[in-house]
Amino acid sequence: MVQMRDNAAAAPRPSLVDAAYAALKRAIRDTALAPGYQGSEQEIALQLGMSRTPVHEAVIRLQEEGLVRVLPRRGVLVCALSPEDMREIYEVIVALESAAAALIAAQPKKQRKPVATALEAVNAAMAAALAAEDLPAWAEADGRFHQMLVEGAGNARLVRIYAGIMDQSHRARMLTLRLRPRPILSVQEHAGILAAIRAGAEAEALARAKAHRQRAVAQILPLLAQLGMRQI
Amino acid sequence: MVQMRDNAAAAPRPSLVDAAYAALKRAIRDTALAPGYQGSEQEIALQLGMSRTPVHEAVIRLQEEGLVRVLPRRGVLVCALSPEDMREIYEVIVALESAAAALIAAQPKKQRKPVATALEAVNAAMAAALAAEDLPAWAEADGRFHQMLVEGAGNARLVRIYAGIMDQSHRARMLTLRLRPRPILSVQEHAGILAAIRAGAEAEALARAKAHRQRAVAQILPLLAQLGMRQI
DNA sequence: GAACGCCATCTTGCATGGAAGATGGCGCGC
DNA sequence: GCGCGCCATCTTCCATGCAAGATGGCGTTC
Repeated sequence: MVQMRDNAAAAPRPSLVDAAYAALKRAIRDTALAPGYQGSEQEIALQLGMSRTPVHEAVIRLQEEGLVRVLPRRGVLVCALSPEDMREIYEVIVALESAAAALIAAQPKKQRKPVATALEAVNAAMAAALAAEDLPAWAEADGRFHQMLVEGAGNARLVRIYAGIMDQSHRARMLTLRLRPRPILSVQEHAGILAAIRAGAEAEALARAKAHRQRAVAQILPLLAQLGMRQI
Repeated sequence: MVQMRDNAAAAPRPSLVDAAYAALKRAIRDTALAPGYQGSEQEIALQLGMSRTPVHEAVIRLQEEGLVRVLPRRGVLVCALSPEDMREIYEVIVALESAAAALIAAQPKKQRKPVATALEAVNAAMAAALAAEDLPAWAEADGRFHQMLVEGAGNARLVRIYAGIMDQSHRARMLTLRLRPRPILSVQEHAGILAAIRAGAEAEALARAKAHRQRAVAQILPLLAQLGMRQI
């Protein structure tokens, strides 16, 4: 018996549940379903061309992730985020990213070196985008940097949790993207994190990653409050 | 309109899905459904006295939390944990707890003081249990200490994520409880964390909480490996 | 005119039936 | 005796039907 080693969802046979899940998640992220939107599963099912069952199950998964709430016998509600929610979310992001940076720095040199190299390439792309005043490209590269940082820790659960919390905050990040002052410091701070990682300085990598995110958060939270929007 | 302020699940009308979810979770935690167990939803439904639908939806939630996997057209599998999984889980626990300790220490004194006081009471209970050689009571108090530490950060999402990861590792913790050397250092280390919290020393609280858990992990992981069990 | 209460309608919760697919045993061929 | 292939069985996936409950409008009453 060759055992085939699980082969990680070898046959991702298209399941309607997965399709509904992906479609709904995308719609929520892109605010095609705006926060505060409330609709019935029947309605969604009709729009997706399937029956209520797969929609219902997809909604359960989304509820588990905190993106929607299902109000018994009243419909599905797309969760809005209050400034308080954003504080919570960013605290978790800070915790996860700084932990990831520390984990990478604690790895043996042979493991952490390629990670640092890859991250430096992304950071260079950020600098280039900044020089070209290409804000979307900068944001994409910045997101990729942080994503790769977490992935570099080699902890699938950490990555999964991080993905969940980033999903929740996606809308707010998109909203504040164009409002923030030009993110000049990011590239330098990223470089600082990378230097600590290269040096294997675990505590310093943690502190730098933490400070980096906290500074960004300190810029964004007032912006959100200033926007006068209590719900995102 | 009085608005009623959501009243947090005012009518927790008993749902069969919730019942199935709770029963399954409990069964998995207590290893009534041993890791590696594989059964059909029909079978579980019969045992719980309900139809397949609520079981199916409960299983989806459990899968989302990583406790089970549903193999398409083959049944529900209770996830076993490899030593590698345990490493991942403990890395996440370390990250969350140390972040929580830092968050508490960063709170204004009026907020963090009662938290520290409550934690000290629990720590005293641990010391008493240790003196009485009451290992179960010690474990209960220790678990409560860490739980309260995370709750003290005042971040519902952090608490939720923590609960999820603790659920995953519950079985392994129970398994190693009686195998560890007498946990003499715990009380001292807890006191150190609390001192840092009282002093508002954010970085120190983080470092101490991290070191505390890492030391415990360093004891447990070899034990699990030593037990010769590759799957828990 | 205002407020109460009833009822039609719409919602999810749950059960059940049919369909597609994977598994494992059994029989056949060599 | 050994190995291959077929088929019965079992499993989840999805659609649909029914029931309980919540909502909001409308009519009635004061």
